[in-house]
Amino acid sequence: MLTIGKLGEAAGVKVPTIRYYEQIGLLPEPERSAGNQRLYGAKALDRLAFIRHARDLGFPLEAIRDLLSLSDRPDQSCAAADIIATEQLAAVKARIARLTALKAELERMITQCAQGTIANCRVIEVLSDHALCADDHRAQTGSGAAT
Amino acid sequence: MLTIGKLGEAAGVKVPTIRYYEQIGLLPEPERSAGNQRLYGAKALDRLAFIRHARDLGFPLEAIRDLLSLSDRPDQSCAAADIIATEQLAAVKARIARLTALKAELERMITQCAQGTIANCRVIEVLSDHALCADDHRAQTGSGAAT
DNA sequence: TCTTGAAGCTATAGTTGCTAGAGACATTAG
DNA sequence: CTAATGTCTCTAGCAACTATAGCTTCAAGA
Repeated sequence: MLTIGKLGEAAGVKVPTIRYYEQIGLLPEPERSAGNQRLYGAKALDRLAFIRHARDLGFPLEAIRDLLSLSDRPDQSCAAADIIATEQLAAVKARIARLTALKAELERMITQCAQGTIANCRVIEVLSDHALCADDHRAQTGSGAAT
Repeated sequence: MLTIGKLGEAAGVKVPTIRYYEQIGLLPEPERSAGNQRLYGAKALDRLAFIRHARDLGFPLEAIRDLLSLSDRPDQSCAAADIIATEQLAAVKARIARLTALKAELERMITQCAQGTIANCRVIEVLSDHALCADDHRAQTGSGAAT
């Protein structure tokens, strides 16, 4: 049995975060010791590691909640999990594309910036010019979406 | 002169967001019409476009604030802007690596998930297994850091 | 056995970057 | 002139935590 601190250490999650996950129902309420302290088993560690990794990879908590609910009922079809994964894949691809473009811009900025003053440096210029950006944001003006 | 709505439309930013940026000091207080409505010129549009793009690219508002303060004093050395850009470049590279790993996992999940039930699907498994992940989070267990 | 310091408990409030609503005034198209 | 839209301020809410306060429990050493 692990205390909350040990669990957090093992999964790479901070203690208050674990309590937060419990509070919002992502983790079940664990056993308690005689002195009212939380005690976790191996299952809890798996579940927390799952959450941690999914978070790292950009899944919002709601998607994680869905995935966990699927894993809690493993007799169901995989289709639902597949849909979630597919949606996330699209988001991930888009993010990679964006970031790759940014990387190029930043590298260019840094190279051009190497000497001289801001007056002849393009850092700001590059970032205020619509023409130089991936500009996929033109399309999605209305929605926050993405996350 | 643009009203706040037109400005938002031109820059791809929602109206309340513009007011929020003004509130936190990223945008200067604009002129007002006789009826107290905000009126913006071309400069404001540039500045807002800059913020929008930098946000799109993952710069936190504080970094943007720094960059803007630099652009407000263009006679200075470019070194400071360079440092900010270099820091961001490192962060961007790390994110790309993470996301690329995720992409591989998701693709694998989806392929394996194509038929069958969750019982023989690895969606959950893949994400709870430490061995299969990029595991850079093992190292940074203690600190939020990383910006 | 006692004690001391770390770790745990609950509860509340703060963070970032917005977004949404209420209720009132301004502007503009017909 | 009127009606519809846009804008104004202000407050509250969202996700996903993080930090603080003030207390209790636990493990280990003297």
